[in-house]
Amino acid sequence: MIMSVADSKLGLVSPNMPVSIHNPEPADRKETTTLADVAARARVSVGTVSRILNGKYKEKWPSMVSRSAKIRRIAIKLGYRPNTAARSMSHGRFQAIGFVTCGDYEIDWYPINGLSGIYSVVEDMGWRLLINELPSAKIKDSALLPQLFRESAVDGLIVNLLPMFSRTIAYFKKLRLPYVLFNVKQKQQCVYPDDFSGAALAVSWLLSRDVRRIGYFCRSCAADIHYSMSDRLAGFQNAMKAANLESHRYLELSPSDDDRHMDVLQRAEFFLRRFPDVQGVICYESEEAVCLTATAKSLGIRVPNQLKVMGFNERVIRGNTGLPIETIEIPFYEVGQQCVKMLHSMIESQDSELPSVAIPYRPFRF
Amino acid sequence: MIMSVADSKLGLVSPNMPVSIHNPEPADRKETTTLADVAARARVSVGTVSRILNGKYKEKWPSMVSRSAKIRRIAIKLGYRPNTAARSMSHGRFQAIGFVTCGDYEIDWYPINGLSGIYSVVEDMGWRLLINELPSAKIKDSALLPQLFRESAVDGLIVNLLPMFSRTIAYFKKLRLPYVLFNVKQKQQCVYPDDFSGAALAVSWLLSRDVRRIGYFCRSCAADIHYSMSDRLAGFQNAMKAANLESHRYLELSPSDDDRHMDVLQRAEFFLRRFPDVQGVICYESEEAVCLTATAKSLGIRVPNQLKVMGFNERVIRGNTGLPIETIEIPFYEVGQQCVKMLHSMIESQDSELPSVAIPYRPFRF
DNA sequence: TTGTACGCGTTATCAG
DNA sequence: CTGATAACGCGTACAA
Repeated sequence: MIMSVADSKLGLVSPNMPVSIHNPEPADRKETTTLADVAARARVSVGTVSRILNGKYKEKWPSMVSRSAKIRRIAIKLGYRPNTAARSMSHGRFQAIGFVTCGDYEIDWYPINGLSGIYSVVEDMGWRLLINELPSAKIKDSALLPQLFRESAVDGLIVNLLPMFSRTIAYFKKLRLPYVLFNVKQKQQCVYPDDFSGAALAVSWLLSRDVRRIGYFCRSCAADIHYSMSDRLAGFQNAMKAANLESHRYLELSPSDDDRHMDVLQRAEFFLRRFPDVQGVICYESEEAVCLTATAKSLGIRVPNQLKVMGFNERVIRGNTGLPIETIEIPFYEVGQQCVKMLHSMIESQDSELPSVAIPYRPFRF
Repeated sequence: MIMSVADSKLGLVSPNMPVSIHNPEPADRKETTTLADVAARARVSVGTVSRILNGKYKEKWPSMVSRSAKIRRIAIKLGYRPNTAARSMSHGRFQAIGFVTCGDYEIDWYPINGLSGIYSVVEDMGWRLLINELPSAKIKDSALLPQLFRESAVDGLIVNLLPMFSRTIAYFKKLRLPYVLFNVKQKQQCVYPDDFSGAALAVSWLLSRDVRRIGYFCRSCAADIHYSMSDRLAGFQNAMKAANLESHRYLELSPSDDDRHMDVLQRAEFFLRRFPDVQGVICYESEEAVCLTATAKSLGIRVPNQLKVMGFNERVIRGNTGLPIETIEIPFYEVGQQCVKMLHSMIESQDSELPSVAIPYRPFRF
């Protein structure tokens, strides 16, 4: 069997197949299957294959159906996978969005659940998700700008930056790129967990367990780093007042100089000695919950019998530590999903100013 | 001033500019600046602009230099950003890699530092980084495959999957896509932290502090989930023996049924009561370190004066908790960097089998 | 329904 | 050094 040059270019030559010396294999032999390869194999035009693979036919009569199936089979057999770049060119859109973080060491953070939620909707849309860092130091000099901002590669951005990076965020407006803020609470273009009612939910769970002397425990005191620091406390206080219960069992957010040097364990002991009658504690995060549980144990308080400990966290705490801590799971997954939905509608409608969305916490199993 | 149709298409019409009724603005007016726009503005050809912007000229004589500068200025003024998709088409490569995780809830995990290290090298290469989930349930049915695998969009993959996902990993070979395994210890195509010598490094730090009765504390016992579980213990034992010290101060990895029901705090107390003379403990992770510190405190042992606690972690523990715990920082950043380097060389050389690389821990400040 | 031919934006080649 | 022009792979309008 003699292969023609044309056949060879169409990828019909298997890697191990001997080739005539008169038809030397070019060094840059094609590795990927294209639409043309499938078309040649099926003896139809590229247009036909494209339309079939994209379901643009009505496929009314059976002969069309079977032939479509045959071509699809060929495409699979040849391992055809559409080239995303070519699609982007043709479609006029990248069908991709970028997730932007600051990338600064020891500062950068995002919940994996959140990224997963973002991904789930992006995937459903048939789009792609790029991840990107934009250190605050680099936005001043345009020569230093990261690839994503020097080139155009996405249709929109989901931005994971604390309010302290407002200068960076302001920069996006000049880019003319639609963007949504992740886990930030502001008037517009934000999606964030509704920590205020999340705390209320925790209170009502404790109430359902006949726990009435409830406290709130928070490690740190920098109130303006993230809105959740104040919202969780406020939500706790509000829910307690609504239930006609005392809401004073918490340490001040602005500590005295003495307090400032306490580590979490010392602070936990301080808390438990100051409110010895407390029956349930809502903790800002799992770290506080673990330390409080440990300290309670060292003071002879049994958890969860005498003291119920709850902690906000992006994952179930118990699974890792085996400790009897009730997790108040932050709905980051849904936050991520909503971010993409909002961003997508901004991209479609060219609308650049949308009201923010607070994502409710998932209901507890009471 | 009358704008011609040509001018309009070249983007010289500002959004607010009135347009003649004989030249109706098309609905899908161009928003992005292209090479042609810059070329028209500078009255040169697109080729010239492309070459200047890509630095393909030697720029020997001054007139060339100044004109290049002028064109660069125009490009900036017009907000020109090269279209990545077009570049990919032309270059024949996507200049992008994908980071793959399983995406399974409560199982999926990766260190943000690692992703950051990956990004840093990708950025230096001028490439892009896509993130992608491949749930094990979806690889069976090709119709369910995620976008990244249905289409071709990257030149290689960095895979973050535990050994338990070996079926998924096997699938990549069929894809003909180069891939590297992140944080997995196998013979080939892996990059992982050298936990064995990491533990030794921790031992030598304690020795430098005149701590000689050293123990190792680990929460969990599932030895085959991740290589670090056995390697850290083995590294500890080996280093102790090399220093002629006792290496028996640790709890068995395979616990009895009684032990199995202990949470971390109970296990920590068990450990400290069993080895009451221990002066320093190396913990598998920060969680153990926190719980051990709390338990020590409850038993009247002062940390770090009487007992030095160290813990492996991807970030400095002290920064978050304020606790006196010495972090053994896992070099995930460097692991990520090395992954990209290895992957890139695989892409360049078409070589599909490279020996694995163990990344050393960073030296301690003694 | 089918094939052809063009456009998408960029880079590379090849004459001037 | 410069300007035309041909790829790159895909979608699609248009003509058959």
